[in-house]
Amino acid sequence: MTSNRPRRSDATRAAILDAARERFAADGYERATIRAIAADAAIDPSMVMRYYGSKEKLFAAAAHFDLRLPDFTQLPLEDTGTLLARHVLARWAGDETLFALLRAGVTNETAAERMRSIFADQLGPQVAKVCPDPAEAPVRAGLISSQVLGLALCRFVLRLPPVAEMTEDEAVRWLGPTLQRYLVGY
Amino acid sequence: MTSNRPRRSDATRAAILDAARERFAADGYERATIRAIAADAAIDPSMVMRYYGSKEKLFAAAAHFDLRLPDFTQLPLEDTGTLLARHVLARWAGDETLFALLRAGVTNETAAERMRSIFADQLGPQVAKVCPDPAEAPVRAGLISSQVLGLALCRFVLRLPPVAEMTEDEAVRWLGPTLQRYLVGY
DNA sequence: TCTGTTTGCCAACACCTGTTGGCATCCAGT
DNA sequence: ACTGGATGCCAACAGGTGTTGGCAAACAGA
Repeated sequence: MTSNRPRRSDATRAAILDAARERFAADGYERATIRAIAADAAIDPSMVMRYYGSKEKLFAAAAHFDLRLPDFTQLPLEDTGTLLARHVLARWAGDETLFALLRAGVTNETAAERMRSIFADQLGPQVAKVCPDPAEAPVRAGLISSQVLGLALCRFVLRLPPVAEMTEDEAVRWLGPTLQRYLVGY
Repeated sequence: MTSNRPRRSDATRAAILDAARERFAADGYERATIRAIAADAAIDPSMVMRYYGSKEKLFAAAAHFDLRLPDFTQLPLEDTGTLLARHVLARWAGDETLFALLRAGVTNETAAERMRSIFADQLGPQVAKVCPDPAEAPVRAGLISSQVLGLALCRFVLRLPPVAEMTEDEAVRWLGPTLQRYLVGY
């Protein structure tokens, strides 16, 4: 059994996870210290260790992410690229977990593996449903990942001015056709 | 005067820079330690400090990069996207400095600023020469950056299997039309 | 009310970090 | 041959890191 009845420390556990996500997202894996995370959660650093075992395991626990992709087969085929662009950008803005994964994934193998699995297991199957040849789905999903992650990198992490200052609509207008081509074009 | 006559320690200085680039590229900014860099260069850590002052200044000295873009006006306009894709991927493979900038840029502000200036000062002006309205050049250059950096991120850093295993030709075939559209299309 | 477990904090460990100062050694210019 | 600076290494500092063990208080079940 993994699910037990509620414990008295559940609030603390949740506070640690929240603080961890925030710190990992803002500072990356190595600069986010257990002491800082504990301070944010207003508890002692040793509690983090007791409840999560190690920094690495804490990250693994904090970095679960679901893209919540819609079912591509229910979408008008010619708008899929644009809708996908809009969905992903919105999803990105609403949850800092993806920031944490992006910032940490560059130097931490656990984070990189998590990132890979998100785009392989969540995006890949949806792409397979609509692309011309299902055998191409992994490559197409990879290309989509590259454009989406690249925009997030430039917009939120590196803060390239023209990309960072772009409105979300503008970004969607540019990315839409690109993703559409990666989905079903050649 | 910044250029003096050759010093006896020039070889050491160069060895430090080489080792620094390699470590920053492989490990990112915080995990690349001065001690490790010094060990690679087969000298004492204190020499790094004497010759470069601090870790931050060492990075700044090691992370100069020139994209060596061709003159876009000399290229056939309809092939510019593909040629640009090919050039950038080749440039990426031939110099680990860009890796260092990408890995470090995620957590280090100096590296991020350097990255911004590369794509603004080197790519921007070339884009301005060929895009329909020069006022759009920064945005177009930013979009190109996002796709190029995104591919590098997925291919070399996160190692998304389908992107990492793609041949360079295949990557160029996919990116070419995207960059072409970001350059001159709508 | 007694008892065992949970929750929390404190203090400390062992290690690693960037960084500094001192002391030999080598070399170039006279 | 002598001297002053350049080159290099060693040892150490001060501060920060993940992590651990012990002890007090709070709680839950009897």
